[in-house]
Amino acid sequence: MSHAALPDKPALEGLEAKWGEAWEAQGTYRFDRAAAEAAGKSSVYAVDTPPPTASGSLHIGHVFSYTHMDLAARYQRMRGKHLFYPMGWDDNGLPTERRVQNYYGVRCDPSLPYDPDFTPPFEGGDNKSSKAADQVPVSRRNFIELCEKLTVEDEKQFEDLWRALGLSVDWSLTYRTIGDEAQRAAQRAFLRNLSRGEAYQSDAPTLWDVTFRTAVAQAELEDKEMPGAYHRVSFHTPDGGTIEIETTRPELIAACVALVAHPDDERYQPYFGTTVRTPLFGVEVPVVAHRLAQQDKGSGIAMVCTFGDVTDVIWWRELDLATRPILGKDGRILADPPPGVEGAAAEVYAEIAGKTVFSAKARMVELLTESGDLHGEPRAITHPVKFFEKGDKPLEIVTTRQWYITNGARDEALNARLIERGTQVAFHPDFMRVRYENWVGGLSGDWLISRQRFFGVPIPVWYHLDENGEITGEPIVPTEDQLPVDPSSMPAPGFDEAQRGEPNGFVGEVDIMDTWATSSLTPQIAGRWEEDPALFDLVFPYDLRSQGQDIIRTWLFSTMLRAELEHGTVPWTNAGISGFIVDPDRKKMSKSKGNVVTPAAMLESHGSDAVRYWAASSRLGTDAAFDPQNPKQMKIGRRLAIKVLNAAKFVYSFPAPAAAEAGSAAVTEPLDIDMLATLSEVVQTATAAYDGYDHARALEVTEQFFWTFCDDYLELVKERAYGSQGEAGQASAVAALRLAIDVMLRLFAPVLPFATEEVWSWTHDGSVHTAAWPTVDEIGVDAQHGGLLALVSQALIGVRRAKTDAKASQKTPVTRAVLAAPALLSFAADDLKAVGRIAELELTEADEIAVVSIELGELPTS
RNA sequence: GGGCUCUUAGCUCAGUUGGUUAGAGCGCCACGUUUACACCGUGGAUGUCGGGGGUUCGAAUCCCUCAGGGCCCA
Repeated sequence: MSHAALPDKPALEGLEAKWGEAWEAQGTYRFDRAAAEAAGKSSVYAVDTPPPTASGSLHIGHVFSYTHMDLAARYQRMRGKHLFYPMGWDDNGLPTERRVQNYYGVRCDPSLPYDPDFTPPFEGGDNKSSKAADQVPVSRRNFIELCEKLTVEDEKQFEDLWRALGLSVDWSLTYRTIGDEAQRAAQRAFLRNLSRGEAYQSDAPTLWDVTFRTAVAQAELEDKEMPGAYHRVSFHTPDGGTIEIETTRPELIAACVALVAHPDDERYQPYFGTTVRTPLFGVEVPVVAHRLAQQDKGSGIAMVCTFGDVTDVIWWRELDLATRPILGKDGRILADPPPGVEGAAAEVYAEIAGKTVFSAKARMVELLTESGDLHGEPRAITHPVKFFEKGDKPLEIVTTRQWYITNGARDEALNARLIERGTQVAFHPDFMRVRYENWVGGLSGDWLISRQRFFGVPIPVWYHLDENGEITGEPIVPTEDQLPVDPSSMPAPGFDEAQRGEPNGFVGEVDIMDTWATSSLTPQIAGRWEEDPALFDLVFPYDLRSQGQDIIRTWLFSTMLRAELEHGTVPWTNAGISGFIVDPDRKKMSKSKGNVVTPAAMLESHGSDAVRYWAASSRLGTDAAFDPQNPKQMKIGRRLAIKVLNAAKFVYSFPAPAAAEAGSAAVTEPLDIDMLATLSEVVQTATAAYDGYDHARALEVTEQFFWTFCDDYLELVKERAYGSQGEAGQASAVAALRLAIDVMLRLFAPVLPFATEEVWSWTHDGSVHTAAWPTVDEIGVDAQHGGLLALVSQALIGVRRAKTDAKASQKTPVTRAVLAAPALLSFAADDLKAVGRIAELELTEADEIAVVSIELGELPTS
């Protein structure tokens, strides 16, 4: 044989590096496009891979979910599919900017010129070391260059980790969401949305993060419980009376445009249609009725401001109220008072102008106290406040001009289509579809995609300027063959750069797209949509989207949306949703706990197969407990991988008579046949399980068989395999053992790619990972004596127990034993005698196995 | 407040369309160094299937209800 010799002492150590290199060198996981094209789309299995946030750190949850994806991929590859399995990095967006700011101690100031010789103040800063005030301002281009540099470094580390984990991706198919191809795809998709009327610009109240100074989309919101206080404040009726409202935001009284109460609320019904004057400012505002006003909250009547929260926006829109904004994008009260705040009121307003929300509130409380409009002490409460999920300060609502993409929130037909598409995707587990449907059903506005940031895909439009230098007319768009474009550094088509900002010239859009506006196109990006139509047709729609449950509302939904808008189809036919990792106290694992073990250390100390086993033993959608101090499942996985090495080595160590080369045709002994028949059932079960994306079930059934194989079958036949019962019996045992190992290696291959490949290499030239998934036909036996293996196992346990009870070694010979057993057992009597060292075995027929009597002999002294 | 999900051995989890005595691994206890494996082997003990009610010849499984945990959305 040309294969590697059997090692004396097989070990897991070093297998990751050895086989990682071999797979790369041999192109084991390369997408064979020519073959795929020849065989047609149905021969392709395409995986839409989550591009991890390059600026984040990979944690154990990533390993969990990416392993689940890899299990499906490896199974399909062995089923003969051509795997299209790319990997991307999500490197654009706010997380990268924040990391770059901290790492290099810089911040972006787009007003500065580019400095080609710029070197950052330092490298390697962590999150705490860099305060905004200490950061060196740099030009947009310098800033982006640093982003580029750092993400490339980060991505290298990510790739190393994924390779160590044994992900079978085709590393020649890597993409970056900031790369030119991704930018082209994102801009092209946007332009098509625009031309179809699915993308539009609108002046609207927008959730705004004052720290990052950018607009934020609905999907990025997070409610946090925050302390607040109800302030009881008087509004004045024309007849000199007052209405008391309770508000947590007295600083917004200047922005008040109405009071609102529930239509059924008898206390306030007389006031509907009248007006009141605001305290301090004396602005006349209407008293209106709306069903969203909560009668049991505060005094049952609320002030509507432009804008204090999202309910204000609804009231403002539905009740057609005035607009009186007082809050700027920097989170401070605007310098100039809003419409209606005039004269003496403007002087009051000057007291809070320019202040932060916090200071303005304090000042307002003082002023209200002086005027007698504030009653009693503020009443402390805690209430949910909307935050940007990455932000540290509550979101404000400001009116800005932003870009949106329709998402079904205001379009019932589209909404219905999206729900319908959801039913065309097989979710694993199925109940995860509900999360998608809930999200689609609960959309409250179109998708805000513009961000006032720097490191991202530019929104590819320019604007005409009129003779006064004001923006006018329709946006200028590039042609698709000009993409990607950067309107902030490239002139608009048909213009010269010198005309930028000039009357009758142009300006470029400076906003970039939300990162999800690019990530929602991962199938199109990886499949080279419009750049390589033959490839795209071959892979799209994909077969599998694999991801965590936490990003159903963002990534999964937005990908469905883009595919529906652009292609009128689902982007993939299966969605595998992994659960998340909880610590031993069943709390969600978080970085802030400090005891997080990095995945690299985990792979290093337990071995990749062990870590994969841990992931594989959890079903999709099921949360997994993980205790870094005592990673039980990994230890078990490691033991299994070692056992696979040792068991295989043992099997291959038996001398093989020529007849054994005949494969299953040489298998003539009833016990051997029954073992293989049992294995056939395992193959059937495991195959069905993988077909249903139930890798945990496939692993469980394979593992259970493997241990029976090792503990019982292997022990039973080893004497015969050494040749103690003649050549035919030996050939039968050896052929059966080898066939079983061969099949089991392939069953285990997705979970334990390193150990199985190592063993496979001892007797094969190719990779186990491109070998054919085992089939019942290939095992090729008929179970004529069904249950024999199970029966002998049971008898063997009885004999072992007798020896254990006698505190004797299992080596102890048995001079005579009487077993009651079904007649079937006689077919394996010789093997049972051999393993039990039974000199004389008498069988009496019975329905149940029982050891009737046993006489132990003397252990030979050595 | 709404939706989803979970509750089975000390721990982590299986348990299919309801069907004999509810399983596995870990841990624990005892024994054993047998020519693959001490990162080992063999054997053993361990349950009010969250509580209550119902359907049924029969319920961990189906229905109702209560309690608790988790996630998502308000």
